[in-house]
Amino acid sequence: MRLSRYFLPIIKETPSEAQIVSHRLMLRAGMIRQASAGIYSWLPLGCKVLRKIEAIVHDEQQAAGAIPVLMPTIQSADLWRQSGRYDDYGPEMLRINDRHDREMLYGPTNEEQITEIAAAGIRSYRDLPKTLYHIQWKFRDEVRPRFGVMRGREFLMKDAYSFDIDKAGATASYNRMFVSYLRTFERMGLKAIPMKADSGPIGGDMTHEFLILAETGESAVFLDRTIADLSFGDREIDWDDAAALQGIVDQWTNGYARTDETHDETTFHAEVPEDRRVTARGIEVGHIFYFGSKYSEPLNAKVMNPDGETVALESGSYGIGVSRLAGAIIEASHDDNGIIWPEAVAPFEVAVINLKQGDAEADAACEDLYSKLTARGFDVLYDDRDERAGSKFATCDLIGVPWKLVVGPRGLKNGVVELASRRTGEKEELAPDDAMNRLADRFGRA
RNA sequence: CGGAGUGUGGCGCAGCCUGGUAGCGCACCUGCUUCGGGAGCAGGGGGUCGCAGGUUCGAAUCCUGCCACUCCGACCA
Repeated sequence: MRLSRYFLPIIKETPSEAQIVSHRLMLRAGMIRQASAGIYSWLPLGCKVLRKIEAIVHDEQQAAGAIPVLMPTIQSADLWRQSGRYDDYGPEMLRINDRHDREMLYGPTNEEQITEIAAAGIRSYRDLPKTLYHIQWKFRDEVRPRFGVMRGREFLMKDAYSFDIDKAGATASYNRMFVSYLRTFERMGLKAIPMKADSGPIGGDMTHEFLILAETGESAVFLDRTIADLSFGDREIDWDDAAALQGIVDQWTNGYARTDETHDETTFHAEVPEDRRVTARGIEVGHIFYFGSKYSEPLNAKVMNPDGETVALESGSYGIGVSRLAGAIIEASHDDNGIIWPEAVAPFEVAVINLKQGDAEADAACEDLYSKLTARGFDVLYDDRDERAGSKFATCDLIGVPWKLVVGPRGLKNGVVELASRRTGEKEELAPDDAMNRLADRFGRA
C-alpha cells in the first residue's frame, strides 16, 4: 500500500477522553473512531488488525476441529424465554421491537441459537462430538462503557459451542479448546495465562479465563511464576488424543493462577513459595465454560445414546474477545512513540520509508523494494508522501510497523538501505537485496 | 445506577463570571525557503458556539427544559 493513497487519519495530540494507552494509541494511529458511547467504527488500519486477529482465531479454531458458522446478530426473544434468560439478563441486553411489535434482541451471546441449531441437526451419538463457532458482533448495553474497544458495548467475539454425548466427551472438547487457546494467543505474540474463574451468569463448574498480563488490566491476578514461564512452542498436537490434551491442560492448571474473583490468600501462600508468587494485573481475552445440559435441557436438544436412551447434549461455550484483543495487544506492547505490533497481527509487516521523495534514485530504489517485497508476499506500506523524514518516522513508529526499510540518497551512494526493528530499535545497513532476504528469512518466506 | 463534569471549525482549548464584530495552537490550502527523527516565514479557507424555548435593542455568554459525551464508583467478553 502506498501511504499517499491510503486513508490513515493520524493525530498528533492526545485525545482528552482516552484514559488508557491502547485507547489513546488507537485513536492517534487512526485505527478507530467513536460512533457513540462504547461503539466504534474501525478505520482501515484498525480493520486490518482486526482481520489479522480474526484470521489467526479462525485458523486455530479449525485446526482444533471447530466448524465455522455464522449466526445473526438479531435474535428472537422466544428462544431466550425458553432458556429462562430473557428475564435474567436484565437491562444489559438490548431489546428491540420490530414493526409487528415482536420482541427481538441484539444478541449478547448465542447459546440459545446454537443449541436450537444443534437440536435440529444432531439426532444421534453417532453425530458427536461437534464444535461449532462463529466470529460475530455482540452487543451488551454496559452501564459504563470505557477504555475504547477494551470495554465497548458493541464488540466482536469468537464464540464456540461444543456438543457431546457425555461428560467425558465434553471434557475432551473443553480441553481441545483450552489447548487451542494457548496456541492462539501465543501466535499473536501474547502471554495468556489460564486462570480458574467464576462461572458468572452463564453458569457451570469447569471454567477458565485467559488473561494477558498488563499494568492497565482490569483484574488483579495472583499466580505461580512457573505458570507464566510456560510456553507452548512448536509441539505437535494430536487433537484426538484425549489423554495427551488432558496432560497439557494439567500442566497449565496445576499451579496457582487466579483473578481477584476467586483468589484466596491462604491457599496462595500455602501452595506457592514466596519467591514464585506473582501479583499483577491482567486483561481477560478469553473465557471457556463447561455447562453440561444447562441449555440443551430447556431447549430440548436431545439425542439417542448407544443404549437407545434419549439424553440431553453436554455442552460448553468458548469465547475470545476479538475486538478487545486489538486493544489488549497494544496494552501489552507499546512504548512512548506508539504501538509495537507483534509481527503476526501487524497491519503492515514492513514499511519502506523514502527519505527524499522526488529524488530520482531514492524513488527508484523505493519502487523497486516495494514491488519486490509485495511480490514476495509481504504486506508493505510504502511511505511515498512528500513529507520530511522525521514525520515519516514518527508516523511509522506510531502505527507500529515492525520493520522499517529506510531509503535515502546518502545510503544509496554506498549501495545500502537501513533495516530497522521497531521493537528493539536496532538498525543495520544492508544492500537492498540482502535486506529483503533478511526479512524473508525472518518471516519464513521465499 | 449513584456522584462529578463537559459540549465553541477535523483535534486540543480560550472566551461565559461582568451580554455588544467568535479567537488561539495543531491539522488543512497556496507560495517561498528548507529537507537523514513530528521545519520556518508569509498569505488563506473552514464554525447555525449540542438542541429547543425564554429574557433582552442585542445571547456562545443570563434563565428553563431536553439531548449527547466523558470521568470516579458499584457491575461486566
